[in-house]
Amino acid sequence: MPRAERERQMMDAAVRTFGQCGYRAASMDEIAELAGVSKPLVYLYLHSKEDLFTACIRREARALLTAVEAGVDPGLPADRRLWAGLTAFFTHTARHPDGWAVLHHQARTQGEPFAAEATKTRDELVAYVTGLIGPAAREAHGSPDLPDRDVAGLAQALVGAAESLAAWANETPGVSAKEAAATLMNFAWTGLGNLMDGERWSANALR
Amino acid sequence: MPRAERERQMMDAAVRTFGQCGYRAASMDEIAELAGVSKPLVYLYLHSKEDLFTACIRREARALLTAVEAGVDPGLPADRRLWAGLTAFFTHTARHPDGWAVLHHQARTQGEPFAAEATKTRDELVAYVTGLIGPAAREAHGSPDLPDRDVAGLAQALVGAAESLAAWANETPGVSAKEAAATLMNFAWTGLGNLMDGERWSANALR
Amino acid sequence: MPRAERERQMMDAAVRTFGQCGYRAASMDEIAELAGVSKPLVYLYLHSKEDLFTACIRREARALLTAVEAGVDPGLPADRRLWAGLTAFFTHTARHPDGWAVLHHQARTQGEPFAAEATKTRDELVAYVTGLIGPAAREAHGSPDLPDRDVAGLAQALVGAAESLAAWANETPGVSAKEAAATLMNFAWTGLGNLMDGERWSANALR
Amino acid sequence: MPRAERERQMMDAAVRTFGQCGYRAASMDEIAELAGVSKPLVYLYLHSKEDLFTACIRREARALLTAVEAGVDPGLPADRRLWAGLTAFFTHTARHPDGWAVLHHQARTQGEPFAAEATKTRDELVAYVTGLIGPAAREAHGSPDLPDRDVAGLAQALVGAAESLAAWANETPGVSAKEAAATLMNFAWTGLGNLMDGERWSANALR
DNA sequence: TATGAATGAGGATTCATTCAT
DNA sequence: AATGAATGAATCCTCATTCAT
Repeated sequence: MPRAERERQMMDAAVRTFGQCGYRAASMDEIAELAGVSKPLVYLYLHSKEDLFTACIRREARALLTAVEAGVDPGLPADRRLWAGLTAFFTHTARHPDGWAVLHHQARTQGEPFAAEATKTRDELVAYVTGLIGPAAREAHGSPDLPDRDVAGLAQALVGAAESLAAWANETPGVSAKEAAATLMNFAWTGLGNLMDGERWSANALR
Repeated sequence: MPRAERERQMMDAAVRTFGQCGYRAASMDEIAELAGVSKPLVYLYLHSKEDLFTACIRREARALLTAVEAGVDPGLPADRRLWAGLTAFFTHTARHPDGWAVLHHQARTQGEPFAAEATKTRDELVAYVTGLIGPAAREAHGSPDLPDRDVAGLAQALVGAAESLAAWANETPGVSAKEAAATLMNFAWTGLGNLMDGERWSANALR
Repeated sequence: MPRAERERQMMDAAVRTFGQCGYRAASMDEIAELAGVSKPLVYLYLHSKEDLFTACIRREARALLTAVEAGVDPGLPADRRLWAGLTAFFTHTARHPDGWAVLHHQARTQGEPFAAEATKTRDELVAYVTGLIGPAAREAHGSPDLPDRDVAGLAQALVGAAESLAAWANETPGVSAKEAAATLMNFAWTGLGNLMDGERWSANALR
Repeated sequence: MPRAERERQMMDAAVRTFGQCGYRAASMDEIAELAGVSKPLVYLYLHSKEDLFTACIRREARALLTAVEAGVDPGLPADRRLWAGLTAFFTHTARHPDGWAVLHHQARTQGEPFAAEATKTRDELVAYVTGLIGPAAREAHGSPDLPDRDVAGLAQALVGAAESLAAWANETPGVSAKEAAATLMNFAWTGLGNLMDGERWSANALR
């Protein structure tokens, strides 16, 4: 069997095991067995547990980002792009729960160097979302008065909400990717829309 | 030294260690040393690593929920209550980053029985938030036409966004609890406000 | 509470625990708890686990030997003396299963110095039995031609059979001490050979 | 080195260690060192201390039963069969004192599940002996009036006596297997009663 | 007389990793 | 390309024992 194929098998097994057990609890024995190969072969191809985990994070990160980007037609208006991106996101995470668990749960809880790797992916997502909603807001108004930092915070919140909803959608039977995306659009877009129209909730307004 | 105090010391050390290293990577040796006691004493008082971790989760969960509830004056209107709750939440998580890590990151990635414990806390939070935003929305309209499931989804998304922002606020220097709360209010309340007014973003509206 | 009484309580607890768990598996914690006292008190009175176990062996050995001797009237003929001794033996072991377990099972399997202590008891029993059957045989014949070594072997076998039957009688419901003694008399006194020829030793024949 | 051979080495070391120290006092370290391997290898092949001990009990039980059965020619008359069986028994226990200690002493004092395993062996032995002496007695008389329970008790006593004599023979220098067997035959076959009347069972009388 | 607090030492078990083939 | 054999190092946990009171 050619090396590339074998490597894929091993990574599949690793993602599944890491996703379900976590980095420390997963054992190389388990992974090798699930992959149907001997342990020395895993080491021959993937060098160490650390390397293997890193490779898993990278592969799943790439797959997620690719899926989101592939789901979005750059020619569409901002809200439809966001809708498409969210749908792609929820669809992918629903289809690859172990990969998503590796990225979202496991990588972030193992300290450096893994958390950094996961953060990189998240930052790419946030940047992508910022690119979606930031310019849109400004273009829509011709006004650049929405500070970058606010946009960054909003993108963070949006991505965070999306991550959280992904878990919710995966765990709640009968919640489809589309439904999760719609929930988030309801939540985010009406808010964003008004934000773009100049509305701003303010603690001061309370008094 | 009296037992109660020693136990507190041990739990502090445990929360710190579990929060930074994760359940598996944390070693009882490390915890005992950080607590300034011998390992057998840790076992005498807290029985096992599993029990210790569970005790940490419970203590931190109780502390967080208490902090949020204490920060909210039930006599205020809904938006101010939400604002107060979010501020209390971000303040607490900023002050107890290890406790928050235990709850949010570590407990949820260790499978049962820990995930269940963390989920319980989260569910309490979500229920609390649902209690804040659900009735408010209906009262505001005199109309009970906002389905429970939508409210649940919104509360999920809101808590998820808050959790995500907590990490962002902790990691980004210069972002205060108040600022994080404001960002989320901007994001959430304007959206919710409009939602309460009957607006609803819809994929169908796109065409 | 006076010291002697406390010591007895502790030894009772120790015999029970050692008898049921064995020397190594029994823990001082368990013994102290069963005795209803704190561990330091056990150490104050009985010094160490080793000392405690030795004390148990000695106490139970003395009790068994005393019971057997007390059951035998030295004025009777040999077969009746043997019958009485066996009955006393089986009665005592049935009444004190934990003490018997300590002597027969636990002490002998812990290597020196405990095995030696148990062997001493056994040797006293064998000597006692030798004293019962050896002279009797010679007197019966007026002939001293039964070598000492043979008698010793026979006494060994008899004691071994008795020990073995004690376990059997304890474990088999409905087997009384008398029945066990009768079985052994059948076996030992009459001999299988004669048994096959229809002879049967009987307790009733004694009167 | 092939696995089978390594396993045998480990079991040899384990039988020796368990036989001399007992189950609890024996340490896996000690066993591994005596076997000349590292501890993880012991675990890889034999899984746990419990499994290892059970495997030892089973191996030694099988060896003993096989030795006894191999020593008996089924075509011989009952007394010669008993003599042969006893000789084989004492020869085997003398040659494998540690195996015998594991079976007779250690396994029986460790509670379930080990005691059950040892009891199984003992029951097989008792059944075998019952098969030797029971039918013989009845055939010799043409009368089936010897109750089963009596035969069972006799077989118990005989096996118990044999077990006890095995220890005696092992510990007393100059007592051979044949001598131990002869003592027991004297005791069992002829009976003390007849022995006192001058009868003596003798191996030479067989021819 | 009696104990709450505390520990040094040791034991079972697991795991990432390598070597010889 | 692939593996059976093997281990150093660490981890969880227990226990006999003591000290200050």
